[in-house]
Amino acid sequence: MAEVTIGMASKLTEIKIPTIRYYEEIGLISPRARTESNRRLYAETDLSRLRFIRHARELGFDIEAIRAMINLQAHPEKSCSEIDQIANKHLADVNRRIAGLQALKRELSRMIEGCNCGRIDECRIIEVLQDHGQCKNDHSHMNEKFK
Amino acid sequence: MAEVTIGMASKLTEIKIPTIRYYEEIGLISPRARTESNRRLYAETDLSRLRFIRHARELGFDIEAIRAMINLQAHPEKSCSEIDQIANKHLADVNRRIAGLQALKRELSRMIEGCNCGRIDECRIIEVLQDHGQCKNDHSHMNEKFK
DNA sequence: TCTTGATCCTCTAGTCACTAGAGATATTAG
DNA sequence: CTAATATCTCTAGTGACTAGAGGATCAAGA
Repeated sequence: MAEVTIGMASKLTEIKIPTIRYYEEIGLISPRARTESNRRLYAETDLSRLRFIRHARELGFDIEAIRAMINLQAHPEKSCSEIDQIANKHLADVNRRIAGLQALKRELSRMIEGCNCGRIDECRIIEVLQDHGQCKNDHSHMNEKFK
Repeated sequence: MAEVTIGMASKLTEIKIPTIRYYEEIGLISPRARTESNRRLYAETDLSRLRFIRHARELGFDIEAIRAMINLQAHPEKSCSEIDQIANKHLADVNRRIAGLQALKRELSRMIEGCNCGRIDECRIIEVLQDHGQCKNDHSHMNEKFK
């Protein structure tokens, strides 16, 4: 199969054109072949890497984790335990996020239940938000990831 | 109680100093009283609003939702159904995020289980990430919030 | 062959919700 | 009086893109 332009690569991988260029800029894909008129050309291996990046991003891996995995792929003879570690770390993170969101859901539900849609000056939602003491769940442990 | 400086306000509300200034910049808290030497002074009502903002942020409301709620608080005679609506919209969003993360968790788990930590060139994690076809869960519906 | 429209290029700036740092001034404790 | 701490404003950086300007190139139809 011949090489394709960025527009075609975008269609095939479902990654937007500026995003593909961005991935190149930050070094996730190595400098491309170009046409005489300086247009990027992508081969099947490039598309494959782009799909890898896209799927990993969809699964919530951050760019640095993806970069690490790509670097590891450059040494196929090594053990894949490092990749396994990255995936496990990410799974743990996902589990923490789920737990955080579920606590959040409970609190939101309780807050909404308490609201009988009267006047704002007797609104339970505002009350709860204003007075942290009314909050039964301690989510001070929550970090950015949960929010 | 007397008015306090930004450092004290920061301690009392557990919001970092630059963040308080940022909230002022974007108009979440109205222009402060200042000392003769131009230092910000916060009264109890200001602290109350800061706590409201902090708690709402912790619960994942975005700045615009918080701004809307603050504007509604300025009209305490109105019905609080709008606030209820904001909270319900947010709850629905939280539910979607939980569902997305749970799908993600299933996929990550399956991926990790399949990995027997051999050589990278036979790593199931990389395989799965490279070939979307192997993925049983369709998470194309997932938006940024889930990632 | 000319022209039109689609595609591509690079570069800069904007998004969100902060966070960090520079350099200057002011207050407080000893 | 001095030194340490707290505050001020302003600018720039974060992550992972997204949007737009302004210009070059390509493919297809007249």
